[in-house]
This record gives sequence, C-alpha cells and structure tokens, in this order.
Amino acid sequence: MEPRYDIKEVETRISKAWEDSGLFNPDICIEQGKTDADAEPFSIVLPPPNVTGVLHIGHAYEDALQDVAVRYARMQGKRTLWVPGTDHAAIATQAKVEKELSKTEKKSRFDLGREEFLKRVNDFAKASHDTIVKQVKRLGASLDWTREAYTLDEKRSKGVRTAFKTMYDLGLIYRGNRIVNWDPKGGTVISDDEVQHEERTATLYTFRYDKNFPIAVATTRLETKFGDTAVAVHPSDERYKQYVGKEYDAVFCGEPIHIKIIADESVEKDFGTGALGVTPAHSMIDWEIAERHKIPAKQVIDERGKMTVDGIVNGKKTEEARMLVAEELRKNGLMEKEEDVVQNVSIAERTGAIIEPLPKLQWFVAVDKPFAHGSGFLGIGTKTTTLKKLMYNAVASGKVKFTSERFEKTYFHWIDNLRDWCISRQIWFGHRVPVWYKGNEIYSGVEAPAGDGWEQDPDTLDTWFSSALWPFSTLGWPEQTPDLKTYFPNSLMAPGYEILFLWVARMILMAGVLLKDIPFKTVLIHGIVRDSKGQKFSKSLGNGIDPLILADTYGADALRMALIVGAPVGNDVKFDEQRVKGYRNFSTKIWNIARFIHMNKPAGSASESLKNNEKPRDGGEYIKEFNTLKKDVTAHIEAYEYHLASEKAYHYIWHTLADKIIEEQKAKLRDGSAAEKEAAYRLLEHLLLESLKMLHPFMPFVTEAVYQIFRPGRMLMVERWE
RNA sequence: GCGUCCUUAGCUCAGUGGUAGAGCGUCACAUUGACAUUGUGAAGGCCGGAGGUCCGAUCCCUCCAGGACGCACCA
Repeated sequence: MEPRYDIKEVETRISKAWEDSGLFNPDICIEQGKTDADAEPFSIVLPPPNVTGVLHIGHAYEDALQDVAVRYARMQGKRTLWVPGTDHAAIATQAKVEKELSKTEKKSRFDLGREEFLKRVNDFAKASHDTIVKQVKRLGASLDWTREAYTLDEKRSKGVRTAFKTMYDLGLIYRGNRIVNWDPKGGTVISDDEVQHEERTATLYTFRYDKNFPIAVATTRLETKFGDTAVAVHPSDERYKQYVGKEYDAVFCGEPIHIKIIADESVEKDFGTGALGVTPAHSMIDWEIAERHKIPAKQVIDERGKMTVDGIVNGKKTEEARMLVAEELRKNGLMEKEEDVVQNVSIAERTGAIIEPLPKLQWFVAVDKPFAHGSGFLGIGTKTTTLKKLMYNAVASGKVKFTSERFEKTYFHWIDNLRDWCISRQIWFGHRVPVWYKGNEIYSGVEAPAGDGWEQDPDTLDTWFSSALWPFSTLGWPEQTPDLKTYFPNSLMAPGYEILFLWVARMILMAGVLLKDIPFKTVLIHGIVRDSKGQKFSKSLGNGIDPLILADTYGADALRMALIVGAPVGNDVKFDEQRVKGYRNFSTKIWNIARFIHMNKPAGSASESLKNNEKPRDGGEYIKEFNTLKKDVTAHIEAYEYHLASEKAYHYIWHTLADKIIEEQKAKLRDGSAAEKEAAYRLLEHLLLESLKMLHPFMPFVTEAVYQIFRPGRMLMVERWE
C-alpha cells in the first residue's frame, strides 16, 4: 500500500470504478447477481438542483444524506434506485439570464424576442446542468445516471400537460380574475408561497376622504385610497352603527369616489380609528372583504407600479403619489394623525421587489373545491373530496411519514391557511400553459388542437407545478412504465424544511389527484447548512463555500462526515471547515490502520483462505463487541439518526480498533509464533473489513479503496450489510 | 396574534427518568512510530431560571426569561 493516503487519486479512481461497474443502476445489479430480481425495491428521487449555476454546500449535505440511505439500502440487498435530475427553475433561471443580458448587452428580453431569449436561457441552463452533474458525481452520490431527468425535457413536459389537462377536466384548474401577488420587478405574478415578509417602518396616516365624510380611516398606503369602494367597521362598534349600510359620494384629492359603509368581523375596533378603508384591488384582505359584501373593485395602480387615476397623481409612481396625497390632505386639513408603525412588507422571494397586489386574470388550482375522486384512497371515501383534504389525509393517516413530527404540525397549519394556488406566470422560460384560444372558444389538451386560428396562452406555469410531478414523472408517468410499477411510491424523499410547502405538499397533492396514491412513504426533512456564525450561506454575504474545493482539499468523505456527524437530520447544521479537516485526518487514520494490518499479513498460503470472509477463530470477545456496535449503528441508520450512527462508527474505528485492539495485538504480530501471527492478523483483518462495511454509507471512497486492496476484484458498495 | 424549535464544557453540538458526552480548542507528558502526526492524561458543567410529578429530573409537566424560525397580519 502507498504510505500516504492520496485523497484525490483515490477518490477519482474509485468514482470511475463505480461508474464503470454500472452498479448504480439496479437493473445491472440484478444482471450481475448482486441483487435478487424479486428483492424489495428502495426508491428515491433526487430533489432536482436548479440549473441556475453551481452547487453549494447545502446540496452537498442533501446529497450526502440521501446517499447514506441509498448505499445502506443497496448493501441490504434491496433493489435500489436513486434517480437524478435537474430543475429548470423557471423564474430563477430566467431572472439570472436577464440580469446578465442587461449587464453585458444592455438589452431586455423584449429586445431579443421570445424565441431568441429562450435560446439564450436554454444555453445557460445546459452549461449550468453540466457543471452541476459533474459536481454531484464528485461527491460520491450513487445515482443512476441512465435515468436522468430534467423538469423541462420532453417526457416531463408531456407529464405537465397531462397533469394540467386532467385537473382542468376535473374542474381543479380554473381561470379567474382575482387579486394576485404582482412582482413589478420580475414582471410576473407569483404564488403566496413565493412571497416573504420583511419588517419595515412606515407612516400610518389617519385622515378623511373629504370634509363631508363622517368617518376617518387609517392607512399606510395613501395612494391606494383612490381605489377605495367601502369603509368597513366592526359589527358591534357602537360608534359607527348608525352609518352601516349607507353610501356616500366623496371627492378624494380631486377624484370622485363612491363609498359604502359595511360591517365586517375582520375589522379590529382598537386599531386606528376602528374603521378600515376597503381597497379591493390593492389589498388581499380587502379583496376578501369586498367579495363577502359584493363590493366592486377599482384598480388605480398598473403593472409598472404607476398610478392610473387622473388628477395630481396621474402617472406617478406609488411612493411619490403617497407623498403628494399626504401633502394635499394636510393642505386641506383632512389629515388627523401621522405616526410611525412597524409593519410587514411583502417581498418577492426571487427579485426582492415589493409585492403590488393587483387583480389579474390568471390560472389557479382550486384547493377547496370538491371533486369526484372515485377511489377509497386514504379513507376519503369514494365520492368527492378536496385537494386540501387529500393533502391533509395523506399525512394524518400515517401513510406519508415525516421523520420529525414537528414538521407535521407545520404542514397541517399551512394547509389550514392555504388559498388557491396561482400557477400562471408572465415569464417565458418554462412550461407554456397548455390552453389554446380561438375567439371565445377555449381548449385544453395534451397536444395543440387541430385546425387553424388557435392561439396558445402566452403564460408559463409555476416551476413548482412541474416539480410537483417529480416523484412519478421521473419514473416515466404518464406512461405506465415498468419503473413506475416497481418504484412508485418512492420509499424516501429528502427535502429541506424550507420547501415543505412549496414542494412536499404539492407532490402529495399531485400524486393524490393524478395517481390516487401517496408519492413517497417517508419524508426525511433536513435543516439548512449555516456558516460557523449561524448565518445562511448566501452570495450577498459572501460566505459561500464551494463544496468541490473542500472535496479536493479534504476529500468528499471528510466533507460528508463533517456535514452529517453532530447534528440530527432535522436540525440546522453549523458548518466549520475545521471539522472537515478533522475527518480528513480520520481518512488518513483509516488508511494507516489498513496499511499496518496489510504490512503484517503473513506470507504463505494460509492467508488465502481469508478470501472467503471466514470468521477468525480468536478474539471472540472483540467480535462480539463489534457485533453489538454494528447492531446499534444499524438501529440508528434505520431511525435516520445518521449523526449517531456515523459518530459511533467513527469512534469505534479510531478509539477501539486502532487505539486498543491493534495496540494489544502488536506484540503478537511482532514476536508471536507463526500461528499467533496468523490469528492476530485474521482478527484485525476481519474487524477492519467489517468496520469498512459499516462506515461505507458515510465515507464511501476510502472504505471502498481499502476494501479492494484486501479483497481485489470485489466491490464494497454491493457487499451485504448483515 | 397563532404555532414550532432552541438554551448542556471556552467554541460547535450530541444525549439520557438512575454518578454528564463527542469533536474542536486549551494544558501536561510521551512519541518519528502503521499515522502530513499520533498516543496517554488533565483542566473545564448547579444541563437558562422558578415551581411541580417521581424514591430519583438535565430529561416529563407548568410558568418565566432570552434567542431563532414558520404562518397570519394592524388596514
């Protein structure tokens, strides 16, 4: 053996050996007799990384976790499939290319036109994809690349169109004019789950529309008040009871408005004046109030964030309009109070723009609408159900298990508050809405309708719509493929908790409607990798670390260990480069343990019998000790307590096998009789190889490399976990 | 407002109804050895605070304080 553990040489060589063997593909495992054809399947699909650039350390962590599960399953002899793929990440990818385009060529996507722009995005996505694949492979992930998928490839696109059409026919997808989250910077609508909140200070103005109006109202968004169509008060508020039901014509900053006074439970008596100016077109809440009371909506802000009313604010941006209105109110003695308040502002997740709620004609998924389900799935009954109920019951029934119960609570809470899911986007990169129009005719189908004059909807679908199909689109759905039959539902899914709603819930939804089944049995929800100060890794903070550089410096094995040991899977991981270094030392330690044992291999034919993995005759108590530990480690892996399993394996190899057992056997190896030397060697070799097997899911490279030195021609990754 | 989680060694964090654990760091000693080092040992803790249940609580329950996060939102 080489005196030094050459990380890069070994990891590169082993990577290639695995790839050449084809054993990441379960079909080849069966062909070669490594797996029984009727073995229990174990399937998992890689949460597809976005083709927006490169992998970060969070991906390395997520892949490591899954690879532990996959390698363990494979070693158990299961028919193991881990499907790789990437996500086109519609809005994120488009935004990235647009930014680049504007920087280097000073052009917008409209300057290029849809076709040329999409070509650019696809080129970028392709380059990004290639980088990502290389990175994932480097980290030792045992994915079956022969089955690679892309959310925007031909098969997945057909799946998307089929899903849309099916749900459209069920009445679960509808087109409606409703208030939506408009991202003025991205120029598109986004869903509730893509909106984030940020605390900001704002001025709360208390004012009257005009001198004759009987009630003062409070708002932070004065400029929207041109769109007020009602004033709402609490039904039990004695102060305003006399006005409820009355209607007023008023003049607000020179513009006529018509206000109806209504009573609604949602109004808080103690806030502001206890009266709420209702602006249905520019506030989610107000929209809902207006719906309840059949109050009309009046839009006063356009998609560019500019005022559309006549008079002093015409054409102005919202912030400027607000100042103008405030000034006008003060001038006319209508402003009663101005105070600073802290409020939460809605921000678009991808572009950082402040959300402008606007009424727009968009496509939605109806989550509360009863539909004919026609199966007894999840004990829902055979008649009708709603998507909310489907999502709820999948988890409540225990069919889908979350590894941490606390996430189930979060999940249920989210469902309770869920509104219809807006799925159309005004961007170009993505799945085009599979709907065609001709005059008043509307057609939804998997393919375009025959005949002339049909115009396809210009919008694209929320990227999460295609991601939601991932557990089965990757297996060939809507075709009834053998893979789908064997590997669906997936055994496991390993997403981060930050996409519990965006993704996990939607997969459950889609599988429930389209396949009348759960998408996966177990959800292993993991935390976020943070830096040593506890901050998220992000470009703006400049604290990003390239996992590949770490892998090249310390080894992918060491990186994996540093991420897995020390934090339970559901918790956040605090990442510290020092720890990677520590596990690099551990790799070296393993190499040296092996080298020492290898050097002490007795010459002659006796050792040839070792090839058959015979148990050594001596050292029974050591073997017993090992077996107890192995059982313990196995139990931890089964319970997804990878942090404990890996730590115990680590501790055993270093501080029991190396520090105690090898030290104790040294004398015999040096001075013993031939028989004693043989016995000592057999014992050490046995314990080493068994230890490598136990550690393999966590540190696949060094364990495989050493194993093959002792067992040439064999492959540790398909040895049996007993 | 509703909800979840966290508080354990200098740091980062595990863990358990029965005398407190790891890694890193620190200190002392040993060592060129299978070991780009390693080994042996040491120091270091009222397990956030107060109650309760229990023979016994760091662990279970209640409350409090501090911190993180999710959802909803005050217009």
